[in-house]
Amino acid sequence: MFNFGPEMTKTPKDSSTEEKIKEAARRVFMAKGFDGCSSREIAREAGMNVALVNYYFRSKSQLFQLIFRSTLEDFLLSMMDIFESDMPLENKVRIFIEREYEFLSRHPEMPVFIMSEIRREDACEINNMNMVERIAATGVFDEALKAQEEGRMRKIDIISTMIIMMANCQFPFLASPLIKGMHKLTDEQFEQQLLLHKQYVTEMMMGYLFPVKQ
Amino acid sequence: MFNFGPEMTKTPKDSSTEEKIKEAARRVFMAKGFDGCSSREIAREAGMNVALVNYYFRSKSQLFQLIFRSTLEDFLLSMMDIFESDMPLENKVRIFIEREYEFLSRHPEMPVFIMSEIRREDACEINNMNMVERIAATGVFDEALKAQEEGRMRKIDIISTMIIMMANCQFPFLASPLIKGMHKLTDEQFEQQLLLHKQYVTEMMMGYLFPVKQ
DNA sequence: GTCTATATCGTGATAGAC
DNA sequence: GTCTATCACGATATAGAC
Repeated sequence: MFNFGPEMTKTPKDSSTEEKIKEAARRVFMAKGFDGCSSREIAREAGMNVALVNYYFRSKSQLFQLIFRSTLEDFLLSMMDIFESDMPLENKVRIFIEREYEFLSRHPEMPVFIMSEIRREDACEINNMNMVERIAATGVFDEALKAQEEGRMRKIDIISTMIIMMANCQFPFLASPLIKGMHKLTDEQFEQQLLLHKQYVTEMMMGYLFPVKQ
Repeated sequence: MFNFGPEMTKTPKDSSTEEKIKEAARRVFMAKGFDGCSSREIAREAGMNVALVNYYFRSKSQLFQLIFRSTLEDFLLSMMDIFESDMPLENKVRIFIEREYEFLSRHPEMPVFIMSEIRREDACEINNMNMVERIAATGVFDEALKAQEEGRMRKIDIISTMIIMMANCQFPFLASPLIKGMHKLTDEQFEQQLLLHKQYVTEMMMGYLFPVKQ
């Protein structure tokens, strides 16, 4: 047989029981929330049984913490990767919006999962993730400060700027059932509306953050 | 004794057992969601016992439907009342933002309650509430169309306009634990940030929706 | 590692006394 | 209307066979 290195003694990630349970848990937790599902349901979704869930993760709560933490990490990374490139700040913001819509279209349930489950005490690990510090490390905040000093960018504190950008990208996904219900939109109509909305908020935020001189 | 009219044969709303349970249910459902609490917990919060909850409301699910529906109604009314006055559209939008922040400061958990619980099948009654029709009946959409024809307002479809306004007002409340966690804000710091943010989004939305001529 | 069987508990809902 | 007692069920978690 082949001799794998020590890091390969575990079975490959995709096919292992542990990984199957983790992926099932991700789907089920994301769709129904911690309180809305049972360990048995996760086991069934993974094609396993309850005992295995607790064998690998000790408890439903610990499994949840694992999933929640990694989801928060994905969420953060989706926002960060664009900042590390070396294009002008204006382009970064524009492409941030583009990427964020693209990412959320692939994970439309993620924002509401995070916003509601973050209220659990299981999930108060945000404080240890150094999210802002890691974004700061990309240098994008410094760029913003510089752009503000140079008069290219409006003088707004970084927290407000982040809230504005997150709000206009994430809200349509957070509120999609409400929006569909209020306006009686089909799924296709809603997707069309999303595209339109992305254009408007891009125009609005770019115009506000980077006002043209008169 | 006094002779109350037939509509007064029921005990006064505030003190009746039925009303106490309803108010307790509102608090508990809002804080923990349908799946996150039990009938017994609601009964305890009301100073009653489980049997009474089911005596008055037949089931946890029916009680929830009642609460959810009335919450959605409050939520809608909070957005509507300002539109019925007869001030210029620009002022209506400006004051809408002001009122919305004020309302949500008093009910900060309402947006996340609605956005997450609306996904339940218990709660798919939005379609029967005619929310948009009722807002349309205030005439505010017609005003917007007129303002757009007169060139005072940017030409944006009404759905996108509503999403933009809701997003920038509601998101800070939806995401408050995330924002506090990311930036390590105390409650007081967060409230200060809210005030600041309200000013920015007012400026941003007013500038975008009602651009000044050159 | 994986299974079945089980212990223990809390849930929603109701029956029946008062 | 209000209570206690109870039923039937499903939950989490674990013990122990293989």
